[in-house]
Amino acid sequence: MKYVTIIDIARELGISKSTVSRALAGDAQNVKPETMKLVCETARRMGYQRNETAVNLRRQLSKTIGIVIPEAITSFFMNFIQCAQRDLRAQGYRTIIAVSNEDIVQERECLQMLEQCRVDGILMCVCHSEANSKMFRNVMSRGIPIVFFDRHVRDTAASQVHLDDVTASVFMVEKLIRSGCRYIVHLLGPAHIGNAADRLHGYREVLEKFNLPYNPQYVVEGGLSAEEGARAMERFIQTGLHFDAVFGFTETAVLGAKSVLQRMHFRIPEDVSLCCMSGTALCTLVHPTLSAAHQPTEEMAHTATRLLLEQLAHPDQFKPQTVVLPGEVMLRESTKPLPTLETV
Amino acid sequence: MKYVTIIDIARELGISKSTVSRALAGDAQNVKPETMKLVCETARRMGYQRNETAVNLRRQLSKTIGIVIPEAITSFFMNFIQCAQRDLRAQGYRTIIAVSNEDIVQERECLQMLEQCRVDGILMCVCHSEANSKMFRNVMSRGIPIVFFDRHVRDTAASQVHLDDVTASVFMVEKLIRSGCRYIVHLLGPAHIGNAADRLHGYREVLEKFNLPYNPQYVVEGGLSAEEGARAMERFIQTGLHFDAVFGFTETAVLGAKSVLQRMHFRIPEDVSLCCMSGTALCTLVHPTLSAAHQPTEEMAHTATRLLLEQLAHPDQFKPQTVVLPGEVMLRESTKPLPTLETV
DNA sequence: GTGAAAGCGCTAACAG
DNA sequence: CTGTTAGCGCTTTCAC
Repeated sequence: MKYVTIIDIARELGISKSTVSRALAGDAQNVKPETMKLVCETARRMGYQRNETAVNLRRQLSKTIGIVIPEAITSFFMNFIQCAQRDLRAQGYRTIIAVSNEDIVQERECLQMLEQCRVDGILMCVCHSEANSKMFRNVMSRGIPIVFFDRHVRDTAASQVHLDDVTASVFMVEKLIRSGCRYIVHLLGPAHIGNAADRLHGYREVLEKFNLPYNPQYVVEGGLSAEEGARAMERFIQTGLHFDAVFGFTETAVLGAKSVLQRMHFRIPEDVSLCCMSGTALCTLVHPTLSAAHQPTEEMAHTATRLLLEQLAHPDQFKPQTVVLPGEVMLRESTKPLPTLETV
Repeated sequence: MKYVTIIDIARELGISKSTVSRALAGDAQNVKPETMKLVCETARRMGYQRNETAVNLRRQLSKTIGIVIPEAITSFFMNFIQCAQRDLRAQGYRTIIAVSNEDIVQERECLQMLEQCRVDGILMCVCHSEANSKMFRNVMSRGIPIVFFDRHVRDTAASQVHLDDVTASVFMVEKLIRSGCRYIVHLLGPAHIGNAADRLHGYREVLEKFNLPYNPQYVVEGGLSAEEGARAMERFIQTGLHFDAVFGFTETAVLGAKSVLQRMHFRIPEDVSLCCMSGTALCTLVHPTLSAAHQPTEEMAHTATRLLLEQLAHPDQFKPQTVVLPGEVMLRESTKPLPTLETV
């Protein structure tokens, strides 16, 4: 229950705790090499473990970064966190993760919790493009930098990094068409998430390119959860319209749709291709002829942490920056070339 | 940059910081109701946010629980963390997540980091059943309780909670057989993870039950990563033996195997069923006729946190406990009944 | 009921 | 090079 402190070490060696502190900090300028060595050895021998809490209190910072994500089901955020953690730890930062569950109230609670832990900065994927923007501003005005990633945030002075959703969406839908699909249902994301509009935009763009008719009935509100996705799928099926593919905004929603199709005895994947984008990942949930998911998630994580660390290092000369990762990054890893198909 | 402190509030109101502290703590015994109200209102007005760091230093505890997981790709651990976080937050605990990346050295670093953050307790899924057991003992001797989950730990005085791996494995393999598979490759988990042996055991048990021959050539070391899984698959394919299903120890390894099969133009899923267990989840990665994954992960998370919280509350009367969640929990959610099949 | 004072473990400014 | 001192923000005796 009892930890060894620098005072214990000082007493043991008959020197002052300042010297111990300096030695342990590796301050070669101000500590005789032999003292240094002696202190470090004694510390090890006695099993000393620095009390981060005390250091943080004294230093008035926490060397901790908060990461807020909207859900923890999809592997995208997990990957993101892992990459970000690696980058941050390399700079001596710890991380604390908070999940908002796609709920703006919980999102506020997350932020408050992080402030109470006195995090030095925040990486955040919002669950609403504007709902909490006032609170974001408050947090930032207190000197805590925020970098938003993946989902767009309207009207903010913070840095952001997200994907070129239009291009990515174009790529995915084109892939469906080239593999023979013609009647593609789009499970539209909620309007309060900016990316949804862009992905719909990409969807329409491709239809146009291939001279396929755009029928609004094929675009249904798919929500964010598996339940909403399932309901959306059921709603669409009731229209009786023919379809051979589903392109969803969220992986979770598409998973919901999938369960409905299975329950209704659609012979997936022979009949229906299911795919979606999840963060920077293109997910083909079922159809085997579509190549596997591409995840340049690292790029997003690196960029986001870099922006945050830069801001942390030079808070004075900060200028908000919006980095749009090219949608083509996804193409880069595509193993098989797209089958040629005449643009009708 | 500047946070409001209790001293600021005290000054504002012309009272002592002790009273402010008591009022904010809701100590109705020692604070006049009106003072109480006044303080709380002023605090809110001034935007006061309690400095957790200071509280923790003073209280000599952190109200923080560390969670150590071996990887962050699979959704199992994400789900686990989310459930655990919910339970812990309800008791006023924060969580800090550390990933060992299936590496015993990194695992030690994780533990050390958590100790330096003075976590009050640890939930842990080990990456080796015994390698770091000495360190575990050290941590525990310092008064930090550990509860191990999912993966077995040999020779420990800590509480554990894991699945009945034999039964779960039996269920999964039986499912494969009942859906027509006969030649099932088993991507065996590494020997240093106790669960691997149990799952192999289940595999063999089912073969016996259905009077299918057990051929050791169908059992290949599948490792833990996608890369290892891929190599294992390639190795097996080179034997030229016929197979129609793959049952893997880890989801990651099976994902690796899947990529190989796709590259080699196996027509998944028509030809080969792929499945695995991941934590408490049964995953059918491709084959649609097998019902979707069942995730009684919550049960494991609840149990683990309960054990930890109990130990935290009554450290004196602690007795190590091993909870084995029944493998049948997985059957519970199975939607379709298993097709009947004569035991040959 | 309230205030004054001590101190959690550590760092950093200032003397020597 | 080393020691002394003064806090970081908060809780918690102990007086009054």
